[in-house]
Amino acid sequence: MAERFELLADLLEIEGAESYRVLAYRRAAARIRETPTAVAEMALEGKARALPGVGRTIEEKIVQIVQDGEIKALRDRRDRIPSDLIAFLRVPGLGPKTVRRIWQELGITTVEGLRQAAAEQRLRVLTGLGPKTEENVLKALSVEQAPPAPQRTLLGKALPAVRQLVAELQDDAHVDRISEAGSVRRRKETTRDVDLIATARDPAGLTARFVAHEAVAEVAAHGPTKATVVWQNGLRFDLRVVPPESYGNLLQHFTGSKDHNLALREAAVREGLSVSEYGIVVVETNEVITAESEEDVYRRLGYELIPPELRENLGELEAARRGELPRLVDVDALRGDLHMHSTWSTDADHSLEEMARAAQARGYDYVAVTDHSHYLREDRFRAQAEEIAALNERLTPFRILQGIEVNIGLDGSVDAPDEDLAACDWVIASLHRAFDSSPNERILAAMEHPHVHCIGHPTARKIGRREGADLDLEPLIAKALETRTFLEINSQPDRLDLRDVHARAAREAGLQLAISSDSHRVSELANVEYGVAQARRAWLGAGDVLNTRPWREVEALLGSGEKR
DNA sequence: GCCGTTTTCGGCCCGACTGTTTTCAGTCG
Repeated sequence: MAERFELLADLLEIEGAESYRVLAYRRAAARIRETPTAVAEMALEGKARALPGVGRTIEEKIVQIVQDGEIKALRDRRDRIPSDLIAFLRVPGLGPKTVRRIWQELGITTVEGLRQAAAEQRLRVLTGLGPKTEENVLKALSVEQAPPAPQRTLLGKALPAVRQLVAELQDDAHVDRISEAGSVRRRKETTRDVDLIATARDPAGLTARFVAHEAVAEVAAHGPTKATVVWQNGLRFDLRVVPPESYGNLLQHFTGSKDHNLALREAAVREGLSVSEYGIVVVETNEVITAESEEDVYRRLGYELIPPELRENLGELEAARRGELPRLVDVDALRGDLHMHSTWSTDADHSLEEMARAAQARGYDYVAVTDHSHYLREDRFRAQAEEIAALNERLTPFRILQGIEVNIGLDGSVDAPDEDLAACDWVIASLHRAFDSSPNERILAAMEHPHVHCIGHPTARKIGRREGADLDLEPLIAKALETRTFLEINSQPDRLDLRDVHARAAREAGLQLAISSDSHRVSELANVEYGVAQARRAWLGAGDVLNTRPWREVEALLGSGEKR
């Protein structure tokens, strides 16, 4: 649905529609994408317009999608406008106005036609287009045909990279203060480019130093206060520099998100204030208020400080206005890890003892070792139990819980004997195959199992590689509450499953979640940082996270009787 | 197209960089 509205926005833009109408469709698309409940059902009941950015017209168009399979306005325009024009928009530097002129004035309607026109220097006959534009078109279209479109970068790769670059530039003589910003600072699961901001006495000197970094493969833009580079490893970095007194304004501006800032500024305009990265201007008096910290920016605009992870215009501004933001969970609050593997699973690198000692060194009180069921057949299950018992005697008061990760079969059954499951402290059931075959029903059945405590990586997605199961979260959350089963936020950088909006829906329903590393080696225990980030984006406080509790309390939550 | 502690009409965030042009429109974030 969101994709259709985005396509409609693109086509309207090429047609030359008024920009705010286009913006309205884009906002609606974003809202639909971030709404965890079924928007189609809401629209049929006439309730979709309760969503911010969805009004009467867009609600009607949602109903058209449900009832007719397509939006009439979209079908009409698809007939009129050549489909390749959408691809033109993806060429850097070509926007809707230029694409429209290339189409209407030069009669070009295909990607190949565009490439040829650029090669034959026919684009420059249009005023405003010149040799450089033709060069950009040729470059974009030849690149596009070789490797696939540039992938978004996982947080697990972008965050360490930006931290290292910040540390490097921190020591540079030009730099006053420097920080990560943008979607990495908001800890989004993937990023398109990595943003940095800095203050400096000599901004031009700093951007020059930035584009001259040894790892830079390409300089995409370079001005005195702003530069964009592409590194040899494919990462795109953006640096923006302002004077020291505006550090708070700049950090706030460049952390985003765009939607958050848009809403923040619209609200400010209504109060006679104009907000930019340089400061807050009182329109009436032209007084400029600069802020050295983000907290000052938010306070001056009437909000409490909003943690970066919440800045998506999904209710945080209203909550901050009322002083009702949640106190978000942080990594230090975790008392244990409820999903990890040892060399009892052949896809893992470290022994039970190595994993346990590493967890203890992180300050945990307990871990559940949850090796895969197919590696613990027959007497291997008992042998592992003996090893755990022996280790527990030596490591006390640290505790290794005996766990297992079982597969959810096609019929919703799990693949380990009941007597083994009954002997476990903690049982995770996960989908590992056939994600398209009734995933909802299979998970619901697994939750009904008397010995299953948690559903691991519920959708089984792999970011950038596999969509994962198309789950209907509402009944799953309801069943989880009913059966005292928990859901996991899996911290592997390419899983982060449940994702933010789903985890938020679970929290709002009153369900606690486990933040687990799913480590297969010692180094991966630290991945819980990414799971915690996802939890923070989902508005979770420490109380919403199962493994912030001592094991004794977790155990009590598993219910009396059959789930024990 | 959406929305309302100035409005049911008339607004709608703000600034940097590029490529082109002689002062700016378009694009981008």
